[in-house]
Amino acid sequence: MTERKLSSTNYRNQSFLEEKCTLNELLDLVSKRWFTDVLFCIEEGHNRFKLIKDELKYISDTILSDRLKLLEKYQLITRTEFDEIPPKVEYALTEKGEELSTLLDSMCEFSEMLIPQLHS
Amino acid sequence: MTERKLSSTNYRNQSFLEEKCTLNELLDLVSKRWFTDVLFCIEEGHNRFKLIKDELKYISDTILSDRLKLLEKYQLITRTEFDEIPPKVEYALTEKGEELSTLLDSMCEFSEMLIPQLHS
DNA sequence: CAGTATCCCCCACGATACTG
DNA sequence: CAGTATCGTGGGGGATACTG
Repeated sequence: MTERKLSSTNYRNQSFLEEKCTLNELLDLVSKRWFTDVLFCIEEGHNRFKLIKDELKYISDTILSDRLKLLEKYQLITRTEFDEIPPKVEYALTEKGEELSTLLDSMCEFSEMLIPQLHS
Repeated sequence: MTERKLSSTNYRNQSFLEEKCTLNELLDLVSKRWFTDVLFCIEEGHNRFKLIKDELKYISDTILSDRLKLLEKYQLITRTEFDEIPPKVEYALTEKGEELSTLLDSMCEFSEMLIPQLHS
């Protein structure tokens, strides 16, 4: 087993803190509920809190807020605050965000091949 | 937003059951603890229950058993039972399993670019 | 408009014990 | 060797109420 792949295991067990999580950390991130939806939503131009909330109509404020923070923390989106009343904030994908979106598209394609037959 | 991407959202909210989950179902799957580790472990030739358990030394029987079942259910691995005493079972990746492993390699590479700076 | 603060619930995970 | 059965808990997720 390669070191690269082992590292993710070690991280999760806090056995070898020097090693970075990377893959598992990324998977934990993108598998959080609504995470990919918010990402795709911003990619398609819904660039404000309310616009995203309306588009993903069942998402809660709490979760949307959290997911936006995470996306920003990992530098997948930028957050631009305008000094206006009422408040105005705009979100946009970064290059890394675009790259992740592309990767998720591949995953999506694969999943469409893998999953459907199980539900038939 | 494309239908393809929306469908995952709808699935999770059980709003439109006709639509398949696919992406989110796949992400839920691969983000389960130890899932990718077991997949990679089998890919690298550790093809029996005990071999995997020894390689991933902190995994519990319960979880390993569950992950193997899931991998088999999604036809990512095959399970071959030999009629011997003591029992002997061998696991091997399918083509779909290999394909998923390749996809995860891309994700891993991306994660190594994305994550490390956050922990420094 | 763009969020925070609280409280609550459920289930994935894990530890332990057991079996054909 | 290759698992299953059972039980306990921690944290992610969601509903609701509130704020600058």
